[in-house]
Amino acid sequence: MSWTDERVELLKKMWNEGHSASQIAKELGGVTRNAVIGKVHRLGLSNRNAPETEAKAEPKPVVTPDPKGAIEDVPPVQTPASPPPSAVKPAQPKPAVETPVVDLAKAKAERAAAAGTTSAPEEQEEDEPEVYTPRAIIPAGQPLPPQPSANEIDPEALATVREVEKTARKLSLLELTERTCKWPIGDPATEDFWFCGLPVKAGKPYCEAHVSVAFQPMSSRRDRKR
DNA sequence: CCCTGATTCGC
DNA sequence: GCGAATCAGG
Repeated sequence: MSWTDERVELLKKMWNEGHSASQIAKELGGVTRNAVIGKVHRLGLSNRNAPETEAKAEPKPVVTPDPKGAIEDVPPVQTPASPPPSAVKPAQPKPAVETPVVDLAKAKAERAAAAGTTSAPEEQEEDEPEVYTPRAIIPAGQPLPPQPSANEIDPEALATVREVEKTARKLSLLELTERTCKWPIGDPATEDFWFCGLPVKAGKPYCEAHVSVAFQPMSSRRDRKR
């Protein structure tokens, strides 16, 4: 493949829209992210038309010339201290989901009942031999994350999910990628919170198990008993 | 490990 | 001009 005008244009567009080099390469096809990056540089738009997120190198400290004395060091130097006006999104407070409380006991029972169908729980946490683990106690405060309500999903799927969650990678928000399951587990208000992180089902934001509880056909959702 | 962009350098 | 290999970083 070569850099036709069309391709270059798409490259420019995507790059300026903030897509990563690999994403662009994927979109274009026939090229690697290296090729994209190389082209980006040759086109001289490595700066990605982003006004500025954080000035790192101070262009000119504008230090007083100091007429006579030797200017050995330009010590303190105040930092730019530029308040990023653009960044920061107000963190949408979710519409206070209620009823998220999952009946763990019930789930457990169901899991037991469904035993045999699911994989054998042979996993064993390798870390934390037997250390004193001061698990943060959930302060029964704000609404829990949108955990599936036990009585709203297929018991079988639920059981599977509970099982799968045992092997979750427990990733932090920053560790999520396009290929990691983004299903939240635990309470965001505590340390006891992480994301599933298992490999996603192609094209979906969640792993197989979580996709099954996240996406339900309307038919099965309708008239579910409370 | 996954990923990011930056740079180098032979082609 | 091109992009694989490499580097530096998260």
